[in-house]
Formats: sequence, structure tokens, C-alpha cells
Amino acid sequence: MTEPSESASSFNSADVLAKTYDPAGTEGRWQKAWEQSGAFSPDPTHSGESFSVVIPPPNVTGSLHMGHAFNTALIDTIVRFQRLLGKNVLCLPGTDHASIAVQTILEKQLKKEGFTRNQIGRKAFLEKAWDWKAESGGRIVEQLRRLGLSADWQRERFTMDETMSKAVSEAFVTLHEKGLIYRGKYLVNWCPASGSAVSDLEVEMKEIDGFLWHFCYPFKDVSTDTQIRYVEVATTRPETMLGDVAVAVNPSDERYRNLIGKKLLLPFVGREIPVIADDHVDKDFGTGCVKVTPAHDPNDFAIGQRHDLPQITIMNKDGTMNKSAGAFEGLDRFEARKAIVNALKEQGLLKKIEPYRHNVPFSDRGKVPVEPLLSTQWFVRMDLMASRCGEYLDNGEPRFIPDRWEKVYRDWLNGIRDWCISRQLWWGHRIPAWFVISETDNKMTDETPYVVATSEIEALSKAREKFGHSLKLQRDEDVLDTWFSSGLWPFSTLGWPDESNPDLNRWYPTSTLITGFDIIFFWVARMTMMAGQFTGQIPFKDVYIHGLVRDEQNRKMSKSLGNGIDPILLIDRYGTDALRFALVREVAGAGQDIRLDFDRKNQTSQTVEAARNFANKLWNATRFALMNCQSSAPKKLNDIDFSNLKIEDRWILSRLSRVNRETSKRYQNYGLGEAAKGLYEFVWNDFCDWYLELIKRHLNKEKTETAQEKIYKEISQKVMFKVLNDILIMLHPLMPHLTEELWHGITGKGKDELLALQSWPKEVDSYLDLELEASFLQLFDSIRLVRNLRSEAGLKPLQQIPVRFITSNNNLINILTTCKADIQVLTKADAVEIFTPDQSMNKPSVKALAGVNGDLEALLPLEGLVDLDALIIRLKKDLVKAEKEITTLSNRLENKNFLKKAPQEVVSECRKNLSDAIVQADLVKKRLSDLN
RNA sequence: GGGCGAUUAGCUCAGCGGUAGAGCGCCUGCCUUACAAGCAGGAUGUCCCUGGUUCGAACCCUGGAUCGCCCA
Repeated sequence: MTEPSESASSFNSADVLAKTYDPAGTEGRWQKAWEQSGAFSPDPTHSGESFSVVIPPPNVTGSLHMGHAFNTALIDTIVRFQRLLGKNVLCLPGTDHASIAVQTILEKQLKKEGFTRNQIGRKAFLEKAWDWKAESGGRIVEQLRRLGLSADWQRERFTMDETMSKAVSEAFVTLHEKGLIYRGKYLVNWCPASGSAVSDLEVEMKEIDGFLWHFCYPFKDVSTDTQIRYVEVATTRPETMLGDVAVAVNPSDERYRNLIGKKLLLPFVGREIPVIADDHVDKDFGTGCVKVTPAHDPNDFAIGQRHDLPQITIMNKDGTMNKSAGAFEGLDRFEARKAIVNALKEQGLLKKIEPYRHNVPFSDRGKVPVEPLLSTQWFVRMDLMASRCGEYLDNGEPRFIPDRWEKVYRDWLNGIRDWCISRQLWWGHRIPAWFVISETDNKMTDETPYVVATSEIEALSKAREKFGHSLKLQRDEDVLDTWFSSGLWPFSTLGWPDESNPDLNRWYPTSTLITGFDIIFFWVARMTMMAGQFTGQIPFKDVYIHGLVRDEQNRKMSKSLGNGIDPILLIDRYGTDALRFALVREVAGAGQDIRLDFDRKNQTSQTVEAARNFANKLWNATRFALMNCQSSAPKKLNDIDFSNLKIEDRWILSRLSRVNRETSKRYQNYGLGEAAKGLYEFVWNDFCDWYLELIKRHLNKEKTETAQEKIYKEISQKVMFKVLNDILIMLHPLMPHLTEELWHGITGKGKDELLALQSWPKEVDSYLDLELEASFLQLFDSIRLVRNLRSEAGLKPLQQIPVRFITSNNNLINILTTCKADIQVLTKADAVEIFTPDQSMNKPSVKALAGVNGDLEALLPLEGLVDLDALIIRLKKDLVKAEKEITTLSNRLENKNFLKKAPQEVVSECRKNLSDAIVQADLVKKRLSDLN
């Protein structure tokens, strides 16, 4: 072994004795070593195939939550696997400025200090924001490192970096020039809490128990030909009546047909409003008469446009009533509701109030009902970009995994509406539009002309061309929706709009995007649309959509619920690798959410603990290997002489070869959970439970006397290290730190050589031997049969007794005979005999413990030591089971249709099982009669 | 109202046409010199209900129930 001082691993003569794996000491050391070596910065001279991933940039809103840990684990597993395949891998990390979320946090802080943002001003506010970004962003990046993300940190980006900002203004200007960005006065979703417009996606519909208020509008003239003096309308929002400009009925509604065209007098305001007919009015809703408030309701807005009605805005942007509300001016919208209902009541106009459950739009961030408000904003025209994406999708771009998300994405593209991108906030990308206020008396009005440009200088020259030299510009105060810059992320991070940037050429489009389904619309679709527009390509070949992490009560983890689990807490307790492995292992299903158990009182998780135990198992297996190879650690792992292999070596190498193939296939095809489960089984069950147990007798130093024994010992060591070595590589994408540490332990390599940069082990076809694997399963069953007998007879674990197997199955006889010595060790037998039933007849009958499994009978001759009653109970149980099986199988075989229509191999398998069951039943019966 | 997903052991979930599986938990026995974060053994299921297709259904198809999510 290499001198401890040269080895990068903590494995040395002292630490090798540590009985448990200590992730805390190990993980940080490797994170540092990886980074210092620049292992994850791709080599510009690498000529191989490229593989690139940009991470979904976490918001700089505090710290990472479990969802990020999950996402990061999946990304890094894939990235590290691709690196082991020898590809030129780029994983590009970064963070997102999260305009509205961060601004909300900062304003809350300010409020605590007794200020508003307007009081401290834009400049001071932005300084605070950048301080916050530095702190939160720094923490997040640290946490990503602690998760082991093998990203190229030199390429780390932030959505408001200079280069990113340049991309944003370039994109904005281009879209504006092409007429895809426009400015206009429309009904938008106004969030009074954040004082900004928000997009349709940022509105969440909630079912609310409210009321339907019925009240009356009197006619202006009570005509003589009708007795009706009022119309009755019903609404869930009585306060909007102040902005009513009409009452609409369905033209086919017999009840109101003769009222159409008549004039009503709007209470409180005294405005004359007409009764109009519109097809979209639902006759069955309320009274069938609908008040129309175009400036405060999307449906009414549409009616208003169809009938050329005025739009009367009755609210200020903070949700209080404005001048148009007359006597109600100044009241908050919900106070106004009460006041108006009372006033209606006083005037005798209120007819009834009925409880009514209805949908209310809430602002995602502000957590208050949004107000539909007429407002001048910037919009992105979506139809062209969306239909282009539809065409790409027809050609399979991008590929969604699992594919059901493709439909979700397509449906959204088909039903898309224009995107309101301006936000009345300060933190974010300021809109690159300058108003020529000198044209409107140095005041900002809706009519003020503007120019759009990438810089103020450019804006000035553009403006001068149009408006002459003496003019005054004022930049738009607003910023862009965060998702506007996120939509550019896959190519802005790689240098766009500088199309000569080699990164862009080499890494774009990226290979795969790994993200949760909750941002398919917000992010995935916007990226494909923007990329289609600006790069003419879909920005990623695959989109791997994963589920969300839920808490122990199956609730989505969220800040507002306060049910998030801090991944760092679990890392501190169990280690990063354990957390990663636990999360990935849970993900086997196709994109299902995962539920993470967590005991909040003790801050423990059984799921993660199980993964930690697995890490420890592997640690100890490696420790075992090293303890048994002090002098002759086999350096060359690939020079195994096949002719010297013992049968168990051939078996484990066959298993290894199969696991290698399966695992790489799973990693490739996003079957990460299955990959994790497969490796877990292989390591624990095949390698530790069976293989290491089988070779122990050869490793034992006392026995290395003969030349043959020396050869066996050596070959055992070699195979053990070969398998271990491959396990470490295959498991590395999932548990990078542990495997890096152990790999250095077994190879003695220095820090300059890293497991992370090794090659995926070659799969050796000649190792594959499925027949041998089947024989070994029989061998294991035989050993279990004996152990089970011993256990039921209450034998002391160390008590040695002879074992006799009786079977007519030649395969079984072969494997049992070959592995006689192994069976002896593994069943604590002092002798193992194998007979055919004929041979057995010639032996003197003894009182014995007997067990039967298929066509194998195991006898433990144990005169006097047997608990006869327990034995009889057991045998009777076996008999019932066998007879039940005989019934099922013979019924099946009596069915002519089964024989005729089922595949040959199923029928013959059924026949074999039946004869096995009959043999078994006979054996058990014979044993029972022997005992009586 | 439209769509999607889930329903399998006490819990968390695999399996998706050929005799029901894993991890955790539980029971029994073991400090066997890699590992008690371990070893050996064991128990545990109307695979939500309903029809149907099939020689054969947890798996495919009808209809329904319950839970969850998305869109309007």
C-alpha cells in the first residue's frame, strides 16, 4: 500500500480501524479537493462528445429547501454519470434574482424598521437588495456545494449579472422591434399587496365561502306599459357596482326581453346605465341579470368591448376606492363592500344575501385577492412563439420524461394568452424603454411616446431621430417579470447574445433539463419559446420532470406552511451521500412525488437513516477488504486470470457484469431510483452477504499453507477488489463523497487522481453466466433451508452438527457438491453429505430434523436434541402449503384451453412445479410418518 | 366543467398478463474477530370496488369510489 502521507484518503493504519463511516469529516475534504483540482471545469481541449446541463437557478430568497436538494441530487447523479462515460461535461450553476419574492422580503424588513421603500428611495433600496443577494446567494451556493453538486463554479451565473442583463435588454429590444412586445392598457391582475401587476400564472384560484348579494337597480323612467320598477342583479362583489356601466341579460331570456334598451339609474352614483343583451350571460346564474363592470372584471371587460361601453375604474392601486366611488372614496375595497351593502339595505334595494361558494383569484406572492384593474403595461405576444414550439414538439422536441408531461405542455401552448411582463417593482431588470416626456409637457401620461433601446445613449439617439434634439427622456420605472430573464437562462448563461462565444457553440443546445413539474409553464415553456425565437432551437434535448418532495403528511413542503425540512439538518445528521441516496432511491416511480418521513421532535428520518446505514455497510466492506490485504493489495484489477477463478468468483463476476449493464442503462434512461435500488441490492445482498462470506475461508491467513490455498487466497483478493472497485465507480454518481474516499482507500492514489474523473468500468461479456447464477440461487436456498431448520429447532448458533442433503436433481447435486466446504461454513455444519434418494435408502434411518424445499430434502440427524412438537407443526404447515399448490397447479393443467393456448414454456414450467410440489408433499408425508 | 396522477404488508413504495416483492417497523435468537448503523431466522396482504377481455388479471378494457394535483 502507498504510504499514508501520500494517500488522499483518511484510510491509514489508524483510521482504517474506524468502525463507522464519518461523513462530516470526509465530505468537506472532497468538496474542497474537487474544487481545487478544477475537476468539474470542462477541459477546452476535450474532443469528445459534449454533455451539458444548466441547473434551475434557485431564488435568492434565503436558503435551499428539500426540493432543491432533490433536484440537485438528480442533476448531479446524471452529470457525474455522464462524466464517467468520458463525455465533455458542463454543469452550469447559478441563482435567480426572484424579483417579487425578494422585494417582498425586503419590504417586510423595511416595514419592521418603520420605513417604506419610497421613503428610502430606489438607490438605497437596491443597495439593500444587493446586500441581501450577496448573503442569500452566497449561502445557497455554499449549500449547493455541500450537496456535492459537481458544477463548474467558474461559470456560476446570477440572473442580474452584467452579461445576463445585457441578454435581457437585447431580447427585449429585439422582441419590441419585431412587434412581439407591445405596450397597452388592458385589464391586468393587480396585486394590491405588492403594488404590482402580475401574470396570469402568478394567480391562484381559491374556492372561497362567500355570498351572492342580490340587489335592485331602479329604472330611470317607470313606463306605463310595465309594472316593473327595478331589475335585480346578483354579484359576489357588490363594491364594484360603483363602476357599473350596464346591466346585461341574455337575448333569449323571455323574462327580460322587453327590458332591453331601457335605462337604469345606478344607486349612489346616479349614472344612467342601459339594459343590454349579450349571448354570454348565463340565464341560470342569479337572477339572469348581470351587472357589467368592464374595468374590474375580465368577463365584463369583454362585454364592454362588444358593446362599446365606457370603462370606469373605481379603485386606486392600493385597493382603496378612488374619486369615481363618490361617497365611498378612500375606503379599502373590503370596507367599501360592507359600506355599500349597508347603504343598499338602507335604501331598501338589497333583496337577499345567499351563501355562495366561488372561485377567487389570489396573488401567489401577496396572498391577497388580486384585483382586475385597467392598467398600462408591457406585454409579450405569445401566439407565434407558442405555435412555433408546437411545431418543434411535433418533431419530438423536446422529449419529455415521463412523456405524459408533453400533453400538459402542449395544452398550455395551445391555450396561451399574452404575457404581462412589467412589474411595478424596483428589484429586477429595469425595462429598457425611455419616455420622451418633453412631448407631453414633461409629464408621464399614457400618451407619452417612448423609445426602446439597449442603453440610454442609444435611446437618446433614437429619440432625437424622431422628436428632434431638444427633448427630455425618462426611463420606465418598472422592472421585468423575473421569468423573462429565466426564459433566456440556457443560452444567456453560455454567452448569448454574443453568438461567437465558444461556450455557446460547444454546449448549446443543452443535453437535458431536470426540473419539477410545478414550473413547466413558468419556466420550461418560456425557455422553449424564447430559445425558439432567439436561437432557432429548443434549448434542451430532454426534459426530465420530477415530482415534488412532500412532508410526512403528504403536503407539499412550503415556506408558508412552515413544514419544510432543512436539508442541511439531515446532512449534518446523516451525511450528504445518505440524503442524496435516500432521495434518489425514492424516485423509482415515473415522476411521482416523494414523501420523506421526518420525525420533527427528534429530527430524524428513517428513510435517510437507512441510506446512511447503507453507506456504513459499504464502508465496512471496504474496511474488510483492506484488513485482508495488508501485504498484497492487488494493484492491477483487470489482470484477473480467468482460469484460476473459483466458482463463487465466477458467480459474483457474472452478477457484476449484469449489474453494470443494468445500472448504466438505468442512469442513461432516467431510471435513477432503479439504479440506486439495484446497486443497493448488489452491494448488500450479493457482495456482502454472500460473496464476502464465501471467500472468508480463503482469506483466513492460518490456512495459507498449500500452494493451492495461496492461489485461492490471491484470486479471492483480486476479485474482491475488482468488484469493490467497480461498485465504487457505479455508485459514485449517487454517493460521490463516500465512494471517492473509499476508492482512494483501496487504490492508495493521491489527490491528483480522482474517482470522479475515472471511466465507467468495462462490462465484460465473458463473465456473464446465467446458468451459474441460477445454480447459486439454488445453493442459497439450500443453505437457508438448513439455517431455518436450525433456527426452528432452537440450536445454539455455534453448535456444529452434520447436514445431509437428499435430492434427485442433478444440477442441485452438482452445485452442492462443488460448494460442500462453503455450505459447511455457512451452515455451521461439521460434515455435509449429499445423496440421491436411492443412496439415502441404504443409510440407516435416524431420527432427524427434516426440511423440504422443492425437490430438496435436508436432514439434520440430531438424536435427542429435537423439539419434536415444533418439528411436526412445521412439517404439517409445509404439507398444507404443498397440497394447496398441487390443487392449484393440477386444476390448471386439467384445463384444456390452458394446455392449448398458453405458451409452451408456461405449460412445462407449470408441469415441473406440479411434480416438485408432489415430490415435496411426499417427502413431508414420509418424514411425518417416520416421526410418529 | 375539462384533464392528469394515485389507491398493493403496520408505514413508505416497487412490480404492470403467467404461483404477490423491497426497505423500514414488528417477533425470535445471536456482541460469529468488516459492520449491533450489524448477523441469522420468522410473521404479515379480499393487490379500492364493479363488470368485461383472456386458458390465465394486481397488471389490459367499462363503469364507479376515495385521495391529490393542474387548467377553466
